[in-house]
Amino acid sequence: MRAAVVPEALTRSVEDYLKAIYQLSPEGRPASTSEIAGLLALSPPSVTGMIKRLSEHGLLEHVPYRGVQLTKAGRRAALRMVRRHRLIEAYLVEFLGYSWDTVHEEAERLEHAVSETMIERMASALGNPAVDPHGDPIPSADGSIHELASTALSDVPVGETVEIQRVHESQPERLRYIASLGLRPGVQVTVVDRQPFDDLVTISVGHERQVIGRELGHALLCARAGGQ
Amino acid sequence: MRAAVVPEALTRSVEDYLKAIYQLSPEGRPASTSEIAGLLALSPPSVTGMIKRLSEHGLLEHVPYRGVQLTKAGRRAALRMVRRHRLIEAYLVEFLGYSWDTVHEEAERLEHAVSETMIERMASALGNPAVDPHGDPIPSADGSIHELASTALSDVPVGETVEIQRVHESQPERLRYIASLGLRPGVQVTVVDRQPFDDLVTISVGHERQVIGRELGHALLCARAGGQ
DNA sequence: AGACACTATTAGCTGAACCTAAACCGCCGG
DNA sequence: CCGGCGGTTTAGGTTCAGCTAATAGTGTCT
Repeated sequence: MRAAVVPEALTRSVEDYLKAIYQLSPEGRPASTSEIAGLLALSPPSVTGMIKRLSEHGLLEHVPYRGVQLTKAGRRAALRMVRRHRLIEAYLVEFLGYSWDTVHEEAERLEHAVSETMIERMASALGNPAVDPHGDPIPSADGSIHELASTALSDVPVGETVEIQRVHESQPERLRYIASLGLRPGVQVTVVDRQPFDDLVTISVGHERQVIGRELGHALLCARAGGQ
Repeated sequence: MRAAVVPEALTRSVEDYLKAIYQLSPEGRPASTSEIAGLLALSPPSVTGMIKRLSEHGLLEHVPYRGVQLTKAGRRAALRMVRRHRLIEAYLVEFLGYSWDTVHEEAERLEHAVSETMIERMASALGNPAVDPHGDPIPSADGSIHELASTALSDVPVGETVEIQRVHESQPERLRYIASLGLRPGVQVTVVDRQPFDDLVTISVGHERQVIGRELGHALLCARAGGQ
C-alpha cells in the first residue's frame, strides 16, 4: 500500500510532469490536462497517457475530465525537483558566473542528472541558502517549503513602499528587461500611481519612474518594506 | 556530403556509444561488437542495431563481421564527450570535494546534461587544466588531444625509477585500493624486482614496498622520472 | 575439406514517450 | 431538455533503444 522503500528512479519525463503539476498549483488545487500540456509543450493526449501511468504508480490522484492532484509521494518527488532546480540556479549564479536570465535552461537539464550527494555539496558550498536568484524559496532536503505569502506588485496600494521578494519569470529576454529596470529581489519600490484599467501601476525605483503592465505586475511579488 | 552545419543533438545513448568506441581504441583500430557490448553492458544485438544507425548517420565506418571505426565526425563527437567527462571530473574534485574514486559515476551522467557554456566556464574556473584527476589528458575544445605515450608499470625494467602519469581505472573500490598504496599521478616509484610469471613486479613507493599484479601493473602508466 | 566454436547479425518483441485523428463528456444557452 | 462547443480521453501509430532466440559468417583444428 505504501511507496517502495527504495523509490525506483523516476524518468526525466516523470520528473518534469510532477514538477509542472506542482508549479501549476503549489497549494494542491487540481491541475487540468491542458494546463499541463501547455506548460510542458506537449499534446493533451500525451499528457492523458502519462497521467494514467502516474496515477497507477500512486503519484497522482486523477478524476477523469476533472484534473489531477499530487499525492503525498508525488508532492515529495516534485519538491525534490524544485529543490534541485533552485539550488542549481543559485550555484551557477554564485560560482560559474551565470546571470539570472540564463540560469533556468541550464538548471532544467542538470536537475535530472545530478546526484543527491552533489546537490547537498552545492547547497553547503552556498551556505544552505533559503532562496534562489529569483527569490523563490528553496525546499529543504526533507521536503518542507516556506511559501512566503507575498503580494503581486499590481495589488500594492498607491503610496506604499514595498520590497520585491520574488520575480516569477523564466524567459531570458523578459528577465533581462526586468533587470534593466533595476528590479530584482531585495530592491525597494514605491507605488506612485495606478490606472483604473489594465492593472497599470507607476512605481519609483531609486530616482527612476517606471510604468508596469499587468503581466509584469503579477510576476513581481512584494512584501511591505522592512517587514516580511 | 558533409555533416550538417548545425549538428543535430545526439542522444545520450549515441554519445555513450561513440565515447566507448573511442575508448576501446583511441588510435582508430576497429572495435568489435562484443567489446562495445561488454563496455556498455548491453547485448551484442543491441550494439549491432545501434551500429547500423550510426553508420547511416556517418559517425561510424562499419564492415560487417569485422568491426567499426569512428569517422572524422564520430571521432570529433567522441572527443567532445571525453573532454566533458574529464573536465567535469576535475571540477568536482577541485570545487565540490569529490575524491577520484567517486567522481566517475557523477561525471558519467553530467557529461550528457551540461551545456557547452558551462563546460567552458568550468574549464576556466580550473585554469584550463591539461589532465584530469586520474592523469588522463583533456582534449581541447577544438578536438585535439595529446596522448602521452607512456609505459605500463608492468613493462618498466628492474632498477628504473618512474613517475606515475595516469591511473587507468574507474571502479571505486579499486581506485581506493590504489590510493591506499600511495599510488596516484605524480608519484615516483622504483621497480625493485620482477617475477618471471604473471607480470608481478615489486616496487618501492616512498619507504614502502608493494607487489603489483598484472591488471594493476597495466592500469598504471608511467614515464621515466624527470623526463616525459 | 569438413566440422565446430565463436562472434555477429537478423528477426521479432517490449516499453517509454511522444504524435494525430476520432470519439466522448460536461456544461451552457436557447 | 437538447445541441453544440471546448476540453478530455481513446484508438492507433511512430521512433528510440533495449531484449531474446534463431540464423549466418569466420576461422581454426583435425
